[in-house]
Amino acid sequence: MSKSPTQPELSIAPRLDETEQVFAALAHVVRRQLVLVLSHFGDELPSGYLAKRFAHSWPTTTRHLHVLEAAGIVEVRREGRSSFYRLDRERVRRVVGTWLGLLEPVSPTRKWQPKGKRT
Amino acid sequence: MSKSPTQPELSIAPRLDETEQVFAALAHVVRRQLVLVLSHFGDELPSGYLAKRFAHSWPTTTRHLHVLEAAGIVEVRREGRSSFYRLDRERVRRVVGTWLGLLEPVSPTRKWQPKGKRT
DNA sequence: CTAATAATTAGCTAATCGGCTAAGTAACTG
DNA sequence: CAGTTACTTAGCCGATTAGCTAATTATTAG
Repeated sequence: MSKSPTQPELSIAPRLDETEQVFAALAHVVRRQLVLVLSHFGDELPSGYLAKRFAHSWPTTTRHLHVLEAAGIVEVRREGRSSFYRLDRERVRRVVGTWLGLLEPVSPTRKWQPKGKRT
Repeated sequence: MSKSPTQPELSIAPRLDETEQVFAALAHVVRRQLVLVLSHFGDELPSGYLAKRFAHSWPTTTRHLHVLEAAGIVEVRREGRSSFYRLDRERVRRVVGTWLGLLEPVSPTRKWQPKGKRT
């Protein structure tokens, strides 16, 4: 269990469906924006606060928040009349970061070669 | 601000529409898969080679490749009857990586506070 | 020239997405 | 209690997506 607390746990490979949900969720500008707002303007924000920051209707924001929640990107805590949304920064970093890491050309693997020809 | 030359040019901020297109393109499993195949199995791959690796029809692959191309993630070079697709690894890294970087809690910014109450 | 190969384009369709308004629920306020 | 506030749910609808088959284009092979 010797993982440093400061470093994100990138070594735990995300499951395929995690990757699917996270990337799908981040495909929409509004959702990416929500993530950034949550990231910068507080650990926990009520949905009304978030909704007011967009031109579209509140229910539309609710919908987007649901998508983010289903993807595990945010969590909700309900208290009184309010719903407080919190970003799971770690999850985003882990899933997206890991995928990005797969892009690195690890070793010179099998290259495609034209059939027959080539010197 | 000394940037190492080996490090991808993350300092050039992607335009908003670049981010939009790249994230939208990466939202689909097949497209992410195409990117990874291109990343691992060769610098340049003909579309038939790629198409054969999927269960769906070739035109479907063509469509996905178009989306990736429109997002600037891949480039095509046509030669004879073939179309060779090449991955722009740098672009993916730059756009996705930069966005991921925005998640870092830079400084303790304005937090939301409940009106009135709370100790 | 004719046939085969490599790939794209065209066009259809079902499903999902993302917006909206209206209605509903639950908690607080006077 | 009635009214207001905070937010979600329901349900409609137009646009986009992603798949398919069939047709087309262009290059190479015989």
